[in-house]
Amino acid sequence: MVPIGFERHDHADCVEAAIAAADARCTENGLRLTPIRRRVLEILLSRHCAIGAYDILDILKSDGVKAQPPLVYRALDFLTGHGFAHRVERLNAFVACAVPGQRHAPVLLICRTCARVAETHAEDDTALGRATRDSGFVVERAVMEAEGLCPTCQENAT
Amino acid sequence: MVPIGFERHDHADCVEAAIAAADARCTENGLRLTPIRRRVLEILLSRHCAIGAYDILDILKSDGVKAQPPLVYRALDFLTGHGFAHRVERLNAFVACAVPGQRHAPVLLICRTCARVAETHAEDDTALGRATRDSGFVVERAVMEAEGLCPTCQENAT
DNA sequence: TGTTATTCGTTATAGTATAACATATCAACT
DNA sequence: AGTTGATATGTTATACTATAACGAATAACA
Repeated sequence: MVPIGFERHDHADCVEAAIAAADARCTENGLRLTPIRRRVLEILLSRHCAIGAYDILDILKSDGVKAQPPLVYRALDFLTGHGFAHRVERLNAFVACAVPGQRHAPVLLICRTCARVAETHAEDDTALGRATRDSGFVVERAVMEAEGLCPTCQENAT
Repeated sequence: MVPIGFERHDHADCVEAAIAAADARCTENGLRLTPIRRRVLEILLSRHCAIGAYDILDILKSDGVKAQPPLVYRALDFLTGHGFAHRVERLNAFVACAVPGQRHAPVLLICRTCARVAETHAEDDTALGRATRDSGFVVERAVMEAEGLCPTCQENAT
């Protein structure tokens, strides 16, 4: 499984496809991808990086929107709640989901140098699976986050 | 692998053993378990729950210490940095390590009802392992956190 | 005992998130 | 089209989490 986010790709396509997918999925499920939610998703998609809520707020303001923190947090709640984005717990920040449209426990690879975040996911992670089975703990939400160096930054460090 | 934290146990023993182990390991490695660091560790050990830095601060104050936030954060930096405690990213809070003395990627099981946190760990987690191998990402630090219901709270919910 | 490194005390401030309530918009039905 | 109930947004204020910066105290060791 190759994680999504570090490799070169046509990013305009990447954004466009994600927005279209989100649109389709919202229509399908009776969700409302309002202008603000859509714009916040666009901002998240614009980079494969975690972006803080207040950075998003600044971008909205520079768009000319008279925005306050709750506006951003509400949009982020919607996006994370419906799987269009993930919260990066390690950074208190957010990143667009790279594989929307399926419930999954995200596995985020966070590069500490370039700040890019790649995503893969675990259908049945063994560590969590074992712990759950043996303990009777019922997992409702799981995240895995690894901090380290992405391939590009390893090369540059050499 | 049964996670540590949910099952019944002699908690006084549990705390005492952990403190003794920390003491020994500090002596061994030339680390200084100063009174404040020791006290913060005791506070963390007192419950198998995540505790916020400011809650710890309040407890220190009620001890009669004239404490400010940096005092607590420094102690927590020491404890997490040397593996005596973990940061619970999901909660912006901290918990004593249940298996100190070995480098490990903690797997935390967080009960959303009783707030207890159990810990197990992953020597070689498959999801992270796969992602790492295939992508060339070098993991320096990894956390796994699952939120859900512990066995006790499941029973009570029934 | 002097020197250096580490830890602690203190003030101030930065960064992240939510409560609460008023207003507006949407969706669906009459 | 008008009413109604649900959902989303605007706005103010505030709570919670974390760190920068700098000086004083203490420990470790030559």
